[in-house]
Amino acid sequence: MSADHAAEHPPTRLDRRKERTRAALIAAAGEFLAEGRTAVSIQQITDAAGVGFGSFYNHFDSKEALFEAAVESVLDIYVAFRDEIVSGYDDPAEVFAVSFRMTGRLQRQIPEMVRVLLNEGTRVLTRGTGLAPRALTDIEASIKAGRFDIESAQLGLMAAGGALLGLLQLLDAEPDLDAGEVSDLMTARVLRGFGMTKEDAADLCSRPLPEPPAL
Amino acid sequence: MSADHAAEHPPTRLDRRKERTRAALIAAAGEFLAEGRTAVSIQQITDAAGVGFGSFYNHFDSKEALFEAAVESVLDIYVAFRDEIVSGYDDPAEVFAVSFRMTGRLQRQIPEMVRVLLNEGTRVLTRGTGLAPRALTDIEASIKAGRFDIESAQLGLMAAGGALLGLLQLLDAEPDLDAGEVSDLMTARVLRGFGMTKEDAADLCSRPLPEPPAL
DNA sequence: ATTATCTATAGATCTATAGATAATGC
DNA sequence: ATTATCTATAGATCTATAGATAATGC
Repeated sequence: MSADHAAEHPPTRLDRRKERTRAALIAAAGEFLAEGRTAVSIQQITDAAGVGFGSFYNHFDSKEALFEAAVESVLDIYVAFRDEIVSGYDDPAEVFAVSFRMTGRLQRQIPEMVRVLLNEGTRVLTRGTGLAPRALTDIEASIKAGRFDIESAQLGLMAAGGALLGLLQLLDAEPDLDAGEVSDLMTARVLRGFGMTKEDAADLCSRPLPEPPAL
Repeated sequence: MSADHAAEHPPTRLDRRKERTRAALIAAAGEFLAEGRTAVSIQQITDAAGVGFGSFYNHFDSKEALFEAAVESVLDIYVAFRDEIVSGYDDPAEVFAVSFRMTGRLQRQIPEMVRVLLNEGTRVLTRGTGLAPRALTDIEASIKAGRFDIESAQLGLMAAGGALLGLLQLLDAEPDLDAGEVSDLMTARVLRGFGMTKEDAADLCSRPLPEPPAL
């Protein structure tokens, strides 16, 4: 995502101004998306973003294109978060477990962003970008390493991804729950579904976690 | 849902005409909802429903109210489907398994309706109506009966419900998959997550199923 | 001089209602 | 006679663009 256009100029001040406007639009769209309010007008979006109405068309062709960009943006941030936290783990099952446990905790860190994911629903699980391809790789590697005992990695992805979305939905709906505790329980349950013993799963879910990266 | 208003008149012909119009609007809204096209105009909806534009306001105050009614309608139909198929099973774990296995197969029967559920996403899991309360009851009963070994029924609901949505998403995205086979595998995986042995789960998921009720 | 932003607005679209028409009730 | 439907339309809102303004580049 860091690769720029053909000519690799260093970003000029003008570029950065343009990028600021674009980011403001995406952030505003994300807020509406988190509330499920896709029926807002472009005017309302530009007002919320604090940019002139006409600026919208410098960046996007339609409201739908903006919302799509907002979803992509959240997925990009999520992927960066994940890649950061799992660096340094070798066991693919542990990578999987750490991702899962940390994502639940992420809900308490940036609930608005997670709400965008929830709004996108199970569609995130069949997208070619974002969390799905990574999780699939982890699951496939875990099967190969003999850590998971399941028939189909793809089905495993849907099971784990669906359960993850369910966890995020629960944490969003119940602000008083202990996010760490609930996330670890859910992770253990998924790992058991993948063929681990109760003890192995519980052990893997009680190991220390990395610091959450700043966002 | 069969209880009518205060005065329990038998439905007159006028009542039925009104009901037909309402049903046509809800069906049209459902079709748009299945495609995720909530930005359509009321005019487009009434055109699709084959009713006059003004009729809309005889039944709904706003587009949002109609879409909400369309979701409720799908949930009502789903609940009727579920209640029908699980009647006659005693073991709560088997009730759970049969619901799960049949819901996956339902995707091939009425994909449009299932798409409405998918569009509603994980929100269906925290609703007070529809599948969530039933599934929660099944899970609680299964824990009490010693069939499931999990710490929290609520979390179990999110795991199972999320995995179910994931399954439906997969079946929707991959029309060539064998829905029965995949549904049974997913069900077994969830049951293992709930503490059943691989063998018990596989056994419970290979038992004969009831005929799908006509819809 | 160039580029992106902002303001203003024309035209399109959309909503909500009023009044006419058609169906049913009695 | 009553009730729900349909058609037509006024007013509101929304989109897309044109032109003016402000910021940056060279």
